[in-house]
Amino acid sequence: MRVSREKFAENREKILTVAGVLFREKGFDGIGVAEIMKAAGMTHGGFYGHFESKEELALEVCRALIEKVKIRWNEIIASAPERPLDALLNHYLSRCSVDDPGGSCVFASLAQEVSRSHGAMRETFNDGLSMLVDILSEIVSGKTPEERREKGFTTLSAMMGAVILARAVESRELSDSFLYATRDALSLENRTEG
Amino acid sequence: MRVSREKFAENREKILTVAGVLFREKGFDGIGVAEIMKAAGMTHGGFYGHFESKEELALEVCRALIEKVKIRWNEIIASAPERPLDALLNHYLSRCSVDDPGGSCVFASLAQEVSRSHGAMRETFNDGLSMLVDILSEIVSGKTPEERREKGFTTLSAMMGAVILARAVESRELSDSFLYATRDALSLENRTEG
DNA sequence: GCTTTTAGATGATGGTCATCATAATTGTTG
DNA sequence: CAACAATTATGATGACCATCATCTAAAAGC
Repeated sequence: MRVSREKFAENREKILTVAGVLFREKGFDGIGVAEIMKAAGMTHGGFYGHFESKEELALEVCRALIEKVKIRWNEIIASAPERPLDALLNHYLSRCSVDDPGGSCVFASLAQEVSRSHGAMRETFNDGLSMLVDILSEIVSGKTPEERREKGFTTLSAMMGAVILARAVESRELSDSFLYATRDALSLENRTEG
Repeated sequence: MRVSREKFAENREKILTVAGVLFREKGFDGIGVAEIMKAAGMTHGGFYGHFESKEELALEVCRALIEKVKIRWNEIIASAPERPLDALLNHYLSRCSVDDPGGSCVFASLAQEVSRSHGAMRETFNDGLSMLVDILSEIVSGKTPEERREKGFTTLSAMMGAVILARAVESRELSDSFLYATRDALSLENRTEG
């Protein structure tokens, strides 16, 4: 059943999109090629016409998702020039992040699995996290560039940690506390007026 | 080949210990019953004389590891009555935590996988994280109990996030930055003298 | 010392997985 | 319009997985 050139590219995008959601929801090991293809509306045999392996798919998905995080963060920052960090915190440390992992930050879903891996995937995550630190360094408060860069690391750690823990607990109250206590604290310690 | 009652209990403990290391190193999905038993010096068939299922093993392992974290944290706190939080931060935010996941905090290794699960395991993690917040609330700075409790959530988020991200990056420099920037910032913001 | 009990080894089962060879079908090209 | 090229579907393969029935040999109890 051959499809048109256009439809082929469309199918490839569909696989990438669907895999992006499923990987974030269930982890790399938690979802198989067959189920990804089924969710994309194809059978699993067709997969290897699009990608060399599951690993290559995972790598392409992550590269795309990291790029997407970069774009979204920059958009949010640009949309709130007076308080860019607050805008970012409100977006990142929200119930939406916690309740919809399939549509949220790739790091908050897959960092631990990637930390157990080696090779291209690890490097991709390394560069992605480095980029987020760079972005944060420009919007946090601090007297010197060194101080702001340090704050970039601490802010990212707190953001990721809060979402990860907010997802790991069953109690809504605990979950909210991780989220909002961290959001308020990070917001407060970055008021330039002190 | 029957073994003595004593040896039986010993073997069970050995399985729990070995599984604790391997689960933390490779994740629940990253290691099989056969490999766990092999590492414990037995064949995989014997496993089911000790545990009902892999899931039950994982649950018992996590309960034990959480209890162990609680004991270790309390020991560290008791051993440094003048600066308990600094002692804890020095222990938790260290290269040892990053480089030896098999011997470190169960939450820093398995939180994301557990957050995708349901039932007893999730509840166990919920209660464990709640306990860590309680411990932290008593050693952080803050004027009111409510303030200190909030700070318990933010401190735990930052600690976990820092270790998880320090593990996810390839670059030693980045890894150290997550670790030590977070350690220094948390230490500083909890000096009672301000 | 004999019998009973039981821990662990062996090997099998059914399921799932990633991967791939081949077939069927349809767009593309001449 | 016809031959070709290419993409998806089908089905198979081999590896691995958790689980379990069966067998064995040794400990426990009399």
